[in-house]
Amino acid sequence: MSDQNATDDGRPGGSLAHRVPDLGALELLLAVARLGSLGAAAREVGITQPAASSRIRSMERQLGVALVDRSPRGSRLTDAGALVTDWARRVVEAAAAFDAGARALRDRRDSRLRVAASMTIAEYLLPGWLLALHAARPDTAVSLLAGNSAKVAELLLAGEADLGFVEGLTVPAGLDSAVIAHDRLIVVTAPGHPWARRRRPVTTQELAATPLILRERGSGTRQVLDTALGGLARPLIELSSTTAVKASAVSGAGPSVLSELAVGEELAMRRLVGIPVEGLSLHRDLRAVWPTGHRPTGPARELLSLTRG
Amino acid sequence: MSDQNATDDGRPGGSLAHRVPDLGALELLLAVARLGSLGAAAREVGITQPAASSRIRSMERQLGVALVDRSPRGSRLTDAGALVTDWARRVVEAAAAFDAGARALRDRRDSRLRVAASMTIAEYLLPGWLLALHAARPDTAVSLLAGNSAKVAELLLAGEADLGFVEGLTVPAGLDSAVIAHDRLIVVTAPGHPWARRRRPVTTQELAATPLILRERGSGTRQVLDTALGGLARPLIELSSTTAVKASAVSGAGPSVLSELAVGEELAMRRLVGIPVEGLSLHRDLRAVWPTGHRPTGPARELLSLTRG
DNA sequence: TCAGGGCATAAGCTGGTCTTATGAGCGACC
DNA sequence: GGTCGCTCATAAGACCAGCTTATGCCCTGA
Repeated sequence: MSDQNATDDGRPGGSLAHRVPDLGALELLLAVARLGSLGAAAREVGITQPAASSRIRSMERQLGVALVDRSPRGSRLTDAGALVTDWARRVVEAAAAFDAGARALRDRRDSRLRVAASMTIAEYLLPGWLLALHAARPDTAVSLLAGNSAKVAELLLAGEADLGFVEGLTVPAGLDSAVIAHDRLIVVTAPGHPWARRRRPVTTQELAATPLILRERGSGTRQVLDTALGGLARPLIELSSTTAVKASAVSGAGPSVLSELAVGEELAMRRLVGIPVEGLSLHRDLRAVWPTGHRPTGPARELLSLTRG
Repeated sequence: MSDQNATDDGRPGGSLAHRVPDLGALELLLAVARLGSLGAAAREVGITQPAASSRIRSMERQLGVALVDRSPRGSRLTDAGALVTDWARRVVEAAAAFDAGARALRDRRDSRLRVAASMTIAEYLLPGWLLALHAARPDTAVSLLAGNSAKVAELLLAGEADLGFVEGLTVPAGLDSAVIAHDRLIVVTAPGHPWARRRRPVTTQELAATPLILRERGSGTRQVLDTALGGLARPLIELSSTTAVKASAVSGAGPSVLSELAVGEELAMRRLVGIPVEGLSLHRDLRAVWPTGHRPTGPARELLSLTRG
């Protein structure tokens, strides 16, 4: 049980969970950074001071880095501690988004705002919106149902959802809509791919002629791409989830075309590289939708206003 | 100990750590999603099948949502499970970045590549680069030292670092450099601010006339802004860390000007809104630097090539 | 019909994290 | 100068989550 298990996505052995402090410890660290005292941080997260002291200490031992300078009149972060705290904040924020999403997924019934959203939006945008809504109206219980555009329309028309979100080129019949954001499809490759190194943009013709890793025909993403290329997209592999497509692209199987929402993280981490394409606008609107005539009111209106730039 | 502690950044009470499964559970869920079987996932993360079964079950109980469909010939994610898994992936990725950073911070000496970086780069970009480097060259031990531009230059010239990264308008004397990326400063406000609602862009004059939440004079960010405005930036508050500035802006204290690197997450979560500004280019280069004449070789060259688009 | 892979359950162990109780350093204030 | 109030550290014991091993049932394919 040393580190004989290297996962196939290239991470080091020994499982992250054994090398990264747990969420409670990271939250405690953030509280210490903000409040300048172990005891005050302990009170905030609802534990005793000795527990906080011990937890911070074991986190320092685990990371092998001194994080806080203790003194009889308080504790301040070391330089390394400040850096670690910033990294920790990202983990905690991702966890908060997870929590907001999971909460909405759980509270299926009896919630004041029932949202139906397409997968891409539910995956990448909704948790953030829910966090913002929660910050503005802490007592609004939200429930979430995810599906494709047709399913969203069905739920709205059956009165089983109050507000919907869809991406795509058309608005389902019977629904009014408002554009809330724009999404762009991006051509991406692994950093090792020849396209990642060339200087001039790829041409539309080249893109149409190159086999690509794609979602299945009929998916929103594929639809936009096919339309933009004139139905010519040539699949290298067809996969049924955005995640699978990304994984395949990251592993270097070939170029892919994905929503900028989906690849933001990968681009930042340089697991994927965006390839400029000449003269091609792979653009789609993200829309909020509701039954014709029933303008959103109350919490639905609140959420809607949060989503508009 | 119910939920009488609402933290001042608006998160719900009861501590995330009690509502979000720990990293080990999330990793396990990702493995189940990828491998399609609890047993196989258990083997991958190095535990027994009953442990995996129990852990997934307790995660489902905790979240109140069924995540996997078990069958005598394997397990598949439910629809909700797929969504949860995608959210979980973000948490795990943030944790992986944390780990990569912490690792580099620990291995001060005896590492094959010693990197010195300015705070902004160390905070936002370096963990991703380190992950990419680790994927490409798993056995390269990297150490990290963070400081301002002068400190980076000093470390490089003293031979205590092999490669540096700085942001700012000038390159320290004695160093060669290559531009690896561009950073833009963005004017941001909380979503409730009047600027977030207006249609026409803010003018340079308006910006110069408005008190802003800013880093202290002398910081890289402030330097670029002052230069762009002609030394006119008017501070509403001056704070000494990017984090503090962000927190203040999010809480609605006023408009701020921050690196797009720093506010990416906040923009996505809609805790902040980007405000277009007319006729102002708040642009700065991010550079890799090394002692004049000593072109990076070996691991340093490898890392450098990963950072260039 | 039997082997094998899948999952679930039960019993027992271990380790990490909490608590309470206490001590010790430093500063402010009467 | 004592005393209060804040800080953090240490020690001893309770508790619980998660692990392991052992076992059984279900389904499929040879």
